[in-house]
Amino acid sequence: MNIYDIAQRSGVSIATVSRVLNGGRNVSRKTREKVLDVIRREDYRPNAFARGLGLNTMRMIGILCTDVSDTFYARAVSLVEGCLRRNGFDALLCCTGNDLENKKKYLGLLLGKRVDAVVLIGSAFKENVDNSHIESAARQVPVVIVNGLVELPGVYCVLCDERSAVRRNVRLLHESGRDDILYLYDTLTYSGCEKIAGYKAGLKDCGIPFRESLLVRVEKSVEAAAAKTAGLLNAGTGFSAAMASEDLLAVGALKALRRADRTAPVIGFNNSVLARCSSPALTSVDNMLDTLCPTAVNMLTGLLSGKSVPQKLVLSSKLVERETFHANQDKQNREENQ
Amino acid sequence: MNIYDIAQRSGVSIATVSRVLNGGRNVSRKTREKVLDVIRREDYRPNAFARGLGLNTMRMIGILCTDVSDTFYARAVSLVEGCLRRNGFDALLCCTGNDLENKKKYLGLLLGKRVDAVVLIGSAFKENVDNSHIESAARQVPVVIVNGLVELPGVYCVLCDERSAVRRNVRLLHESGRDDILYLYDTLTYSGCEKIAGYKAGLKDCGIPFRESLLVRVEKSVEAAAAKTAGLLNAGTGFSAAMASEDLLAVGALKALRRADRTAPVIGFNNSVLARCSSPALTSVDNMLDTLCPTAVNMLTGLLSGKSVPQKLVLSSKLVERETFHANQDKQNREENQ
DNA sequence: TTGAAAGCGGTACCAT
DNA sequence: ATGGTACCGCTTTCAA
Repeated sequence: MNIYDIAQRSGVSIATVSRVLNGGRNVSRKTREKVLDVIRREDYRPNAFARGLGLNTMRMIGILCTDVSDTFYARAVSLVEGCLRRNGFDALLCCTGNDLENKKKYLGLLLGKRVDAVVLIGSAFKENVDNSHIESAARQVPVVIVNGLVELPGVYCVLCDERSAVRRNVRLLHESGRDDILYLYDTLTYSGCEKIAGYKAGLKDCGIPFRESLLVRVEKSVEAAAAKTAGLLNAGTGFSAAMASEDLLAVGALKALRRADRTAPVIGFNNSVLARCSSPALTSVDNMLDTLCPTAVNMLTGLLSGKSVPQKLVLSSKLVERETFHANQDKQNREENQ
Repeated sequence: MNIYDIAQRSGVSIATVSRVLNGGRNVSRKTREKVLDVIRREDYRPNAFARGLGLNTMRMIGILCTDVSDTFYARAVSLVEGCLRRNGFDALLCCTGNDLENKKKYLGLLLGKRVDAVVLIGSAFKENVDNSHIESAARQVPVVIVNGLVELPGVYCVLCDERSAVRRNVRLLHESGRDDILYLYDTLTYSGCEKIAGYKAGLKDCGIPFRESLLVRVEKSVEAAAAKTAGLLNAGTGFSAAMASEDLLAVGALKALRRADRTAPVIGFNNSVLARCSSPALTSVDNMLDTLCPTAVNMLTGLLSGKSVPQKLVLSSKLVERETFHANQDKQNREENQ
């Protein structure tokens, strides 16, 4: 069933059917009704490929993501997909893992499918890495990055100031009397590097000397984080507070502390469901995904409709206090003890 | 840049370029090289829409999912997407939420994009619900359901025997001396109903009378589950063990128990990251997503290549024992105490 | 308001 | 081995 069939059955030309289909103004009420009747009767749907060929778009946006099974990325994908759909776009999802070659390959596949734009989520852009694939993608379609930064023409970034977030956390911990702050991280994405920079900046702010042994890289798993933290505790590497680049690792640290029957403030990152599920509930940094994602999609639709939008948009984060650390309370406690 | 440009620049016809592009056998080595040179030089990529129009496929599969931000569905989507890609398909992701009208609308949108098939993940198929949209979708393309059951022509289901899983859990708890078993659930999806049936069957097996007050529906959140469980504890509604339709709720129950300074076996469902993050780590039912998803994709590719595949494939689950319940140990303890 | 016809960019069949 | 060409199904311009 194609547009010719519909035209024939309604006794009009395909041009008229097309007009009806696309809400064209110049169709008489009678003709429109007649055509719509046939369309409904035959349950006709225009062929999206033919449409795409003519219009050079199928209104699809590629979402490139390292791993949707990660709770943080999953939430980002969910939000982005929802916003896109509300704007009449479909989402072509593509998970790359952390391998750069895969990222390149899959970005190519996405472009090959002629997506209108690409949204990059949590892709591991280490500093000084080869971003040529992103550069060349941006020459073809708008590229929007959620929570990452690549400063290239045609690449638009919406991100949260995570460096400041960690920096502030260090200060808060310092003010509550904790200077030996463990920091756990996993990957050196742009975001990952920023957080570490914030950690170091925070220490400097507070006049705390940086200790290599407290900046610890671990595999991305609760168990690994717990094991590493337990190792530190056993080795007597003292720390009086812990932070992590993401909730998962913070939960691991928390487990190790509890097992060692010790307690210390712990601050996670991402304010994910894990923070709420953890016992005690994890204080965590909300990096504003709920705002970041709609903003990113707005940018994208703006770009596609030819509007000019800022290349970089930075939001500030928010510390969500739960059981593992209360800034004011801890501070207060300390002052009372003095 | 299109196939005509490439043909012209390489001094051949578009037919030959097409052959080169599609690995056709009948091209001389020399010609092929020449054409490939031009293609590389111009960084030419064939237009996917034109290709789609001619072949009537763009090798895209629609994934319909209630909510990717849910850890369980996220993992399913991740697995399915990966398998699809390995089979040369792209995934068009579409999250519907729980609203039936949305499901219908979005399934229509997906079909409108002319996907080759549809994978349904965790869609809430309550029993006796209107599945006409699935039925009509199945008339157009193969429909594969992961962890759900709709018995209609053209609809293929890959699922885990969750009823038996819960039934067995009840028996294990009974054998460890617990007969007052709380069961928390949220939605009445097919899966949700099966689990409840398993709960009741398990009770019957063990000769435990069913108590309405122990079968509790809660909103899907840790806090809600914790609050409800705490309420039961306060009200003196005794229970000596808890189970839940998913880890999130089990974690909530666990929190309430801990806060009330009580302890009891708890068994979750889905064996998600939450189970490993929880303290104490949650014993949970693995419903075999790692097997279910590849199996579903295999079915799908089989169907698309005209093979005949079973309409229904059921896997058995696996209880992953962690800290909140050890079947044998608890049983042993009890026997020793006797 | 309506229709005819020219693309859009491929694939594949049929000659040569 | 290569080329010519019909065809896929729609949008859009131009004429009527």
